[in-house]
Amino acid sequence: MANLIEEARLSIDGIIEKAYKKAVGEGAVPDGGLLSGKVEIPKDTSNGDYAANHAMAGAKALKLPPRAIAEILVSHIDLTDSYFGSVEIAGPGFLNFRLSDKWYTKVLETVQSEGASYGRSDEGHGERVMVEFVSANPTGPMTIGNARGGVLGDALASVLDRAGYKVFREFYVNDAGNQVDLFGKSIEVRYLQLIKGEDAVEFPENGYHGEDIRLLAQLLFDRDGGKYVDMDSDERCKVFVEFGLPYNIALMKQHLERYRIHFDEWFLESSLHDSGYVAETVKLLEDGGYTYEKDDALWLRNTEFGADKDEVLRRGNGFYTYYAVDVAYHRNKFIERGFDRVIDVWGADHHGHAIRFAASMTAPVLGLQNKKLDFLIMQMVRLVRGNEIVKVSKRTGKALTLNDLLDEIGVDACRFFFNAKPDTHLEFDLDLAIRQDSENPVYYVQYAHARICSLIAAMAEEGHSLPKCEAVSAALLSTEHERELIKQLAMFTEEIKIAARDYDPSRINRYVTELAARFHRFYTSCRIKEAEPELRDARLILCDCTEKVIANALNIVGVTAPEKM
RNA sequence: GCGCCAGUAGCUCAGGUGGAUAGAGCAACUGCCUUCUAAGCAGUAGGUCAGGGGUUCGAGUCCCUUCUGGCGUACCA
Repeated sequence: MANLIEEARLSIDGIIEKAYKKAVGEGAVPDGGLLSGKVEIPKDTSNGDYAANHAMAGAKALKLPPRAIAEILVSHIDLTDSYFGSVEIAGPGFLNFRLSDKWYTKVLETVQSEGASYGRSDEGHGERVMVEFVSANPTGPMTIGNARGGVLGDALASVLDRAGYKVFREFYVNDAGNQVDLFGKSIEVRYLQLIKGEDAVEFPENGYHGEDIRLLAQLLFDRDGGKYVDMDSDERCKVFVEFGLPYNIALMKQHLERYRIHFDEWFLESSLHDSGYVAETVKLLEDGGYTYEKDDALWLRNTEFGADKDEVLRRGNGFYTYYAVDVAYHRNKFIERGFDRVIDVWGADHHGHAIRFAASMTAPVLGLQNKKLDFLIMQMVRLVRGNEIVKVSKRTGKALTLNDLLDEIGVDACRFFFNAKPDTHLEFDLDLAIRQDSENPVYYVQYAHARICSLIAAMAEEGHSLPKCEAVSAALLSTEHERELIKQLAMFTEEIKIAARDYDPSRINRYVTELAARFHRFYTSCRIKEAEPELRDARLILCDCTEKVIANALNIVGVTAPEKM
């Protein structure tokens, strides 16, 4: 559970404070109270491994130029037994610290001893978090947009898990409402067309035009023949929905498993209706005085909670709107199931809803005062073919499905590609899809992993099996490439922490790509086989540590770490 | 109109709580395999960080404003 990047950073404050107090005691510098500053990692390593700006920040309070303060501090600093080997003054007054062998050795020891759990921390203190994602309508196959949302939600959940949260993955199944009615109607028409001919029954303009609907109609016909032809339409649609939804849901499960996404729960919207929970929740809002009636409908005074408009909870016909159901559903997550925090991964086409909805959820009667509801809004995937933009829509049936995509470019490339920053539009070029094979940086990372595995295997065959880590000192790993690689290994825990805090799992992609790059550089410049035994052993340990961290990182993203390529 | 997200190299994108000379991949060009995997490495070239103001020791990053693009603003979900 060690985060050595953070430990080293935090220790600098103490080192400087000690030096400052000592200087004050000697009268070398006036007592200006607490000397605070920031410690950061410079982009350019020629400025040290850590840079502290305490001397600049304290210039005003001490009434001394930054560089003068810096010189006094440095002359009083004691680095004995610290993680640092040296400190020097640079630029306008930065104190630049350089890490010591002790620190580098500790990194390797930590990775070795923690192994597959290296990278974990306890930032979350076991807080219970639900991540709800994909939640695609079960009225048709999942699309390329779900490919993005799926990876994002799954990787976010993994990152939160590593950061010490107790994570629950949920898929919300919209198995009720207008979309489902339309779904039933669409199957009905295809079924009747099958029997009476294509022109005998007109297909509804707003129906689901996809081939999958025809398939469902065909399956029904194959099973039961024409026995539904004379049935009452409402009853017939009900039968068709009861056949079609489970079929689609099973298919979604299968495709998501293939995509390496596993949900802890598939939560049915209908269960909220059946149990009366929606009605109960709306009643709560009514009793709280947050509603009014207008045009036969029941409205929520959402503007009272800061939203830009009110919302209909119950229509004139007595049915509840999706809005009311959503409120009930989220109340259920927090109150009935006790999650401390809920994160919904939604597409940008829902962001307006997210803002208004978040406002509604602050209604005191819902009792969510100490709960946290967050949204991860991801921008749309723009599908292009060459220069042409391809419009996707589930209703018109023109969408490229998730499963087709996996056939074409494979799970690893797909997961890596779609784990991109949520708030940028993603362009996906169908013409490039196949070429993703050779272009996708996922292979660059996997190659590094495979290189290490086969190297270690080859060395073992020659009798040089992996040495005990305690017998190795990082002092031997003194070239720039080796040090840079070890520093990147140490960064992993910190990187996960930030990714969890910012809800940005794509950081792991960038992290592991950089790790692979540093390994490739190291591998090219540092020989292992022909090195002196002690150096060879130290480098073998470094390789092994790198292998473990690459595997851990890829595991978060849901990408395999092959042993050979 | 109002709201949310974005605008950084030819293309796709990085640039945590403001820091030192703005980075990577792809594409282009030049080198490196009789030696642990060349799916690799080293190098060259490529920029008015959309435009304009402001805040300060310091702004790609914060504030204001204009422009451009995507999305939203349903008794659909």
